[in-house]
Amino acid sequence: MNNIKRPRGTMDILPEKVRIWQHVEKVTAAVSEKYGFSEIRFPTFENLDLFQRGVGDTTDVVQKEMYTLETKGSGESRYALRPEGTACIVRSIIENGLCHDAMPQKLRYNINCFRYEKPQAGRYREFFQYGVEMFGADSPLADASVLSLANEVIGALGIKGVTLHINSIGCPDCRPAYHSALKEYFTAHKDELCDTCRERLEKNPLRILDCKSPICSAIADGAPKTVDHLCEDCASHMDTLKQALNGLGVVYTVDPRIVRGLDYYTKTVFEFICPITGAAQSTICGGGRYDGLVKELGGPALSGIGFAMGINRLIDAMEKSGVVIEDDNKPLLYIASMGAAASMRAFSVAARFRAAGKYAESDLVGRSLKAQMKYADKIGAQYTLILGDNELETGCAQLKNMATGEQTAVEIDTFLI
RNA sequence: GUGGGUAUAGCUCAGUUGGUUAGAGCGCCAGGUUGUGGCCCUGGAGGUCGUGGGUUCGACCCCCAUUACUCACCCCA
Repeated sequence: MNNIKRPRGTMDILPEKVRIWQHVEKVTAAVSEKYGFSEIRFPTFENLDLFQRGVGDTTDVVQKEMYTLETKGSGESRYALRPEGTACIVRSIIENGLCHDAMPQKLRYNINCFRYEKPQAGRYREFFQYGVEMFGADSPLADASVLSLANEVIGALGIKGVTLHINSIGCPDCRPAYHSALKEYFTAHKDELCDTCRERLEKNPLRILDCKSPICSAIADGAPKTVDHLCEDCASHMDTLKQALNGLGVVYTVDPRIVRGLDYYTKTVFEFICPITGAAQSTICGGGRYDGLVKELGGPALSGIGFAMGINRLIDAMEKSGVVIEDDNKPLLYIASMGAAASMRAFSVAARFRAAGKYAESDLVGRSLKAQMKYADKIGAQYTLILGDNELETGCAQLKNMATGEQTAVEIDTFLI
């Protein structure tokens, strides 16, 4: 009989690892709060249409990576496990009227997402994202503020060697012209491109820019750059953003290869890349502006900008940066005991300590005294108390400081540390 | 979806040209005399060698299939 195993691409997070996860949750929350981003929570699954319209019908995420569910009953509508958070939040602010509140509206989230992909380093079928979204702020300073937040989070987590790559992919006004310029350029090199890129030429020439094939990427080096084809509005947006980042001291490089694979992006797009993870998935944070999305999903014409970070990738990068999170939940006191009566007394001393808000343990498995001492040492107890027949008679016992070995006499039923 | 690698104890791994009782370290448990941790020593538990076939007198080892894990492509966090 085979044991049941966890589904492919999912993970168990064991107690030892949970420490670092909680740390990341704490840090991301604290830094976000400084920038005024409030937490929002929303369903794990949504109507399939939301992602088709929001993320984009032609993207891989929607086309082949979504977990869809048949609804019970009518079977008319279908659900999908969320593959990302942005579309969900946009749906939520429209549905709950948050887009009529004072702007900007600033929200953050910490969610699990699902994508049906072949798992590999830094990529899972159920994965976790921390992200923020800011709505109703058209100014490039909003972009700068979001980037600054991301930068600060990464720094606060102790991740080293990260570089910020930014680009502008323009808006519906200037993109068509750029697309045709790109297409023209790549068509001239059509025979040299790899198979997938030849397909992309028709479908989405933008994506050729971030092809990993050495040949394609060499060709892409000479391709027209988005930044040279921006309309007045997009160009000045980019300029102001750069100024603001310079002013903040946030280091970045303008990288024409950053294009992003989700349909909703406009103008600013960016990635924080951490090469020390060594994995092919070295993008630990990705995001950008999406000025058309709220309207696309039935809301008012409201601009938006945000990013998401893959928590797994963050943690991987932290570990590779040498960050260690200690287990700080060590017992203050371990009460060792010999015999049934002493064991019961130890149990009540532990209860008394907990009632006083302190972490105490007593023997629950019937170990020998020596084994109890070993166990106390193993779990990191600061103090131990030993209870036997003598102590029960006198009501006094020796309290031992495990670090120094010093012992002091205490009254069993009244002492506190 | 495509391709490469791996699969032996809870963990990290050995296992000699296929030869009979499958090993180590760590961890766990118990001891090292009568009531005390960290170091050291001794002992113990724990594996149908991923699964199913095949070759062979004989398979952890060779062959085929299958599954899982892993890495890369695609795409993304």
